[in-house]
Amino acid sequence: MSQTPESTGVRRAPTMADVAQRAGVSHQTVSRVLSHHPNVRDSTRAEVLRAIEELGYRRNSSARALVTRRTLTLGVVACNPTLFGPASTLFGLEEAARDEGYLVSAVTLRQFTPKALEEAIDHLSEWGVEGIVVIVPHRAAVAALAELRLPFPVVTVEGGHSLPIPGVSVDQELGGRLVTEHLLAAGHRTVWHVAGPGGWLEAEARIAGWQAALREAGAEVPEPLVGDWTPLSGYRAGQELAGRAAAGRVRGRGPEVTAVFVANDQMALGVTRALREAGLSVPAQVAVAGFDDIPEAEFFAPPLTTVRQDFAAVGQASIRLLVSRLEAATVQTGDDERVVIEPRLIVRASTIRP
Amino acid sequence: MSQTPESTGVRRAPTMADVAQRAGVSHQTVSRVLSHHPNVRDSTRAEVLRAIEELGYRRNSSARALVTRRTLTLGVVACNPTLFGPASTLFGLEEAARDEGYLVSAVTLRQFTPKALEEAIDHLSEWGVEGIVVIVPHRAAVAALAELRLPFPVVTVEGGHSLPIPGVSVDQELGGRLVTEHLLAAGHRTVWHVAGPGGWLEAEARIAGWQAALREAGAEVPEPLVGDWTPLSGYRAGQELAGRAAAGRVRGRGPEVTAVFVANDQMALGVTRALREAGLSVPAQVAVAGFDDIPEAEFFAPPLTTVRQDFAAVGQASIRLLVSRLEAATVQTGDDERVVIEPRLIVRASTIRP
DNA sequence: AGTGCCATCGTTAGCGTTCACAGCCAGGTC
DNA sequence: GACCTGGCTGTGAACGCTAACGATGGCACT
Repeated sequence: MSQTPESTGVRRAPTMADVAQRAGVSHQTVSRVLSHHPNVRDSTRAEVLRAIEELGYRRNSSARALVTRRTLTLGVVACNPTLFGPASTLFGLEEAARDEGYLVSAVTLRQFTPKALEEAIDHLSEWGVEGIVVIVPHRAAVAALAELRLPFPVVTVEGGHSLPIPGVSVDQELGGRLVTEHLLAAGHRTVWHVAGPGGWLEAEARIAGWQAALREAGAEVPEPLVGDWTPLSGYRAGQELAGRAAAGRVRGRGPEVTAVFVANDQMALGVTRALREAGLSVPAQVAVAGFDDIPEAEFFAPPLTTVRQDFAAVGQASIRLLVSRLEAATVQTGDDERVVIEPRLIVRASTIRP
Repeated sequence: MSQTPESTGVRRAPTMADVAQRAGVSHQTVSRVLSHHPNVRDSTRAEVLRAIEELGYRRNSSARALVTRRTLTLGVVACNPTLFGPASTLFGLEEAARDEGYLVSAVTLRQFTPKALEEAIDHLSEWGVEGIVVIVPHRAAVAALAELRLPFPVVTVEGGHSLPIPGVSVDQELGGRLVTEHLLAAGHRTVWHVAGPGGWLEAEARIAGWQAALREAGAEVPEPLVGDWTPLSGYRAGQELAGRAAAGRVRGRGPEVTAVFVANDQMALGVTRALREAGLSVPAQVAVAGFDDIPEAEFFAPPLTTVRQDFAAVGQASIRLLVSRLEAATVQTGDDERVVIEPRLIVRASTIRP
């Protein structure tokens, strides 16, 4: 054997021509075998496959991408990827993309600013992604996105439906409504709300659902408190609520606090803790409900009533949307632009009076 | 102007030649401008940049990769990316990679099997990654990895140090030791342990640290219970422990249960809940400690003593390791193969007797 | 004035693949 | 036997970029 790749110093990856030579065919035939073209005799196909095996040949993706003009790569821009929701979405999304034959590259934003978003997208398009999914549910993000006019399709997750950008989202408003109605049905006069930070579309939609449910029931609508999704901010809001609960209606600071709908489970944890510390028992004196149904929620003390979102489905749907846009090419269906997924209320002990 | 791209139907992305023509230079000069080559006159550089701007030109990454033989892409294989730890690592890793000028593509494993791991790696190498980080802290995963003999460098995260694969990890054994010593110092005769699932290196290292601390203190070493990282499995283990606590030493089922070291925070939540339900108060009757310091831990009831791992640092270190291996090329330093990061004990109410 | 150097720029040749096209040979039809 | 058809295979030309080298002209130094 004259093959002593070690001796040559630089061992170069085998190319299609190498395989062709070894199999005694042309490089084009090798290409045909690789792309499962039918018109190849079985015997030569076998020969080629053997050569591929022996050389450990792998198709060069760059060369392929160059000529086909397809990188088969999708980009994702995500914002708080350590949170359960975004992480789960990313997970489902990646799996779906892989099934469709795409690779996904993610860029994470430490904190959302229009500039950071643009840089992230820039970074991705520098590598030739064919499309991107943006999981930055911020009002300004979607607005910035609409401005950008990118040369590839974009799909948002929880990006709201006010702008003409295709996207998928959970019906957050319905979620807020479900929780609120559940609490009202349990006999509470009204329901307080600890909201997510301003500008976050999910936060706003949950507020809207909560308000709508209260109005429809003719209940008083208290001023919502505002957190930033973290347990700590929930804790602070909980302290505030505990103060009001103690004061009652006396000082005219809104209705009595007997039920709280918190915009996510982490903050609900903080709220519960603060209420407890203030001597208020949950759920006996104050009912607390969250949103997301993180794995821990079931084991909180007490187990947390919450709204479950099918994050995996969201991820899958976003990929379907993006891929359909990619494959369609010229054909602009333009109809399946919005996917809305229904959330589900999960009732647990935190809202059930003993 | 004869430029009517709309009229041609297919608007093709502008190429370097287009820019060159518009700027009145050769494509090579455009290339030089793009790669910040010094020997370009300022005036022509400006001209080229203007043409680039006007045409909205972007370098074709595939063509570039083809000729430079560098895709500037790194792959990651992760296992439970919805968990706080892996998600945080991924996050830090991506950021570090971006700073180094790389794009990272992640593939997630729903569940670890050697086959799934191999497929994931296959998928990545199909796209021409230059190296990969494997965040699958399973004994069999690292073993399978060592077998594979891949044509690009691999770095493990929490992959243990028994095999000759470079990797970075937190000193889990030290973590287990710190918790155990803390509990012993608080006056507990011994410490029980709820471990992670078998085969997981982190679980094993934490067991080792726990055992070592007990032995050194001359304390009895109970049989560890085994969970699977989920709150539910912790709950089950907690029920088991509660049963033993009630039985005391009577039935000879091991030492008294007054302190439990749980291998992660989620399971610790389940354990605490089960103990509470059984009428045992935490920490008055049983002290509970966890591992990871997830954001919720501080707000558990009671706030959880735990071990904080700097996941972001882990991610960064893994990228440094990988990139150094990539840039080094022929130079085999071979020394900086292992990075160990020290964890930190965070003491909270769950282990402090009132 | 001749020489050399250096900054600046253009020309050419690949990188490894797919696509379009053209050949070839067997088998069927008239 | 001439012709066509269709399965199978090879040849050449892109794809858009960078690397290597060559050409040019201005400047300083001999």
